[in-house]
Amino acid sequence: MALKQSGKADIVDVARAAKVSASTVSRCFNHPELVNPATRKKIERAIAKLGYIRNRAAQAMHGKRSGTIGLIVPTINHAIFAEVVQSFSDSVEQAGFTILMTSHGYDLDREYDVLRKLLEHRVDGIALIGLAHSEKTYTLIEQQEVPCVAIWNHDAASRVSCVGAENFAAGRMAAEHIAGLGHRRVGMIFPQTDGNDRAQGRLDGAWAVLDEIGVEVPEAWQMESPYSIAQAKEAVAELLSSADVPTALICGNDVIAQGAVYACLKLGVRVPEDLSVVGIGNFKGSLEMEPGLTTVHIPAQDIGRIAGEQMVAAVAAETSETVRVRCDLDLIVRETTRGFA
Amino acid sequence: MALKQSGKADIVDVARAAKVSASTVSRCFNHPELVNPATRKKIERAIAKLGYIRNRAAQAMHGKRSGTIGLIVPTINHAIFAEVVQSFSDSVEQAGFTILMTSHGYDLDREYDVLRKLLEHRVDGIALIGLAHSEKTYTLIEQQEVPCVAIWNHDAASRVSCVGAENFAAGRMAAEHIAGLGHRRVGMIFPQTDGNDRAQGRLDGAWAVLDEIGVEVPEAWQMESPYSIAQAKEAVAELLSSADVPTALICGNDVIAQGAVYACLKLGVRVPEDLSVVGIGNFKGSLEMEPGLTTVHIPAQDIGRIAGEQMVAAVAAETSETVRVRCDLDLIVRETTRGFA
DNA sequence: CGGTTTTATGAAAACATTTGCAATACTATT
DNA sequence: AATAGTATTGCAAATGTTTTCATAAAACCG
Repeated sequence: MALKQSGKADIVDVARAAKVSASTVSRCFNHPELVNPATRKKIERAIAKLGYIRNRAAQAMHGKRSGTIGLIVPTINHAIFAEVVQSFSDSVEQAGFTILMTSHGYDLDREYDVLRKLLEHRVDGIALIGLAHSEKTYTLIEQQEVPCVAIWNHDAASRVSCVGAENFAAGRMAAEHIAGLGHRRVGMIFPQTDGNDRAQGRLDGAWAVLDEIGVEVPEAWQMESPYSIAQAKEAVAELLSSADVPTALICGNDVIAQGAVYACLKLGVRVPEDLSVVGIGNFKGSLEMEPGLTTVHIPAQDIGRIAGEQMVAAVAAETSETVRVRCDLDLIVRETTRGFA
Repeated sequence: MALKQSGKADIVDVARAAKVSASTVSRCFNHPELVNPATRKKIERAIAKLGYIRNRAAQAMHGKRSGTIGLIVPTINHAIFAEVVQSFSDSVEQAGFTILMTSHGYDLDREYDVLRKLLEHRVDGIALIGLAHSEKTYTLIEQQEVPCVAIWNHDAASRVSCVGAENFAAGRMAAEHIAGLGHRRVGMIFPQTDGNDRAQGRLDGAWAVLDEIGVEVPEAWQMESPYSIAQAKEAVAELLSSADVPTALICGNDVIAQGAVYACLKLGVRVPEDLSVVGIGNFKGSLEMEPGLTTVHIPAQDIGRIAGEQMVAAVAAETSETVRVRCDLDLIVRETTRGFA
């Protein structure tokens, strides 16, 4: 009986090589204190020799944890998600979990499909971005009783646990800053709000402020732009080329704001002298750009980390109470806004 | 015998509910053409009613595919990886796989550990970034005979399949452009090259050109900066504040280049009149920034997609021949470089 | 209508592991 | 030295699914 060479060794091969039973090898991994140090050494040697790697799938069959956390994001290809995903993943990896990640490209039906897929893999928990999900998605999560945390938004009435900031408040903050500086001719440029509760919340928050103080925004100054510097730059350039131009611009996020500032640079519109620009997010790069972007800081790193901690706690606890953590926002005034007399 | 309500239904529960055997239910998933449409309907109804979700772990035990691809990245929190990861992941998801993703923070020992972990989960394939990995890592991959593709670098002598560009060539291209413009007073700013073969290759390529034409670079003009706009900005600002200043700057990547341009904007150094800046990567944002960044385009999206296709082909084929795909680079001249008389 | 194919289904073995229970060997106590 | 207790190990059952093989029912054909 020849030794198997390539990575096909299983637990009984190891057992044979170490001249013990499979149970003992198993115990060696899961309850090492129960096995004699001498035996353990033999087994470890056999494992190394055969290049044995235990099979998590077989463990998972015993109702044991799979050791994976499912993470569903709209896309990773955005600075902001990259940051939150990174800190979330660091946080859960520290507890020994691995991330199973999928993206759905802002399509809520696809979100449901990938969720099912993650559940097939018996993830120990599910993390989602935002709180806008289809009814099917929510029902499935509840029915499967899998620990779940929504990252990015806070809502006191959320259907699942959540860790994040209030987008409405973020929108308010940006608008209040602009209004407080005396601006009354205000433009807005936001991403599409369908299936994107983050953008929707921010937009509503901004409107709330403007309505309060009776500022009207002409149609032409209400712009929509995807999450893309290029497209935001283009949209804003068009606005700035028209005869009637606002004195301030509220942007749905920092990427759009960055595009707006570039449009100004290109057209020779001075920021902030001619146009004040405020973003939301405080992404990497917003600090360093010239001029430094005034923005509402969303603590992406904290959110990711806390969400991760919350996730492992929920998985460990087996209890399924809904936890909601609100992370604070900060207005960061840099060089792209200034008072309007 | 009460129906189980919550997600604990297994295949025999479904079988019972549909009054068939477990085998038939299984077939219904895996070889639907073999089961009578009427029976299939009954089964589907039972599945829906019980909220059954099949257990991938149990499937994986049968030597079947796990349906997951392991992806190991240094970090996702960088524009450039985000882009390549996104397109890789789209590409393999299209073929029905899910990504198991982990990061190691540029620590090759940790890379080995997470690789083991992915193998425990019986991933069907492994994707890595770059070709610089520890001996242990390579041995493990070979020994386990798991399909593997290295993303980002091309090397004709690579130990595993690879899809990417030649970083040496990228460095050459950037340097040739600068040299071709007549610059002889050249500074360089690159990331640390330990355990980062991408940066190393680019740096070597740039040096090759400079050596050929006999350009010497003073110590003070050879800078190191992490992948951070802020830190690059700072480093370059310091350089520009000294008495002796180069006329051109070769940057190891676009993020560093962006920091360099910002440093110039801040200090009133005109780009490109006073200083030419060239980057490598052509990240999102390099086109739109003002002035537009001259850079070497690395087709991240293509690389990710092709790597994904290569991965699923390798998993399907069972054959383990090493495939190497070289993706072409392009010099993109924008507004940050110009001739030096 | 009897034989032959085809189609549809079930029974049971197999997959790699964990774990409860039982058995054995060893140590301490009296 | 006998007893009780403890430390260590093995056996066998269990986990949820797939698959091979066998069987039964239906369809076809002359």
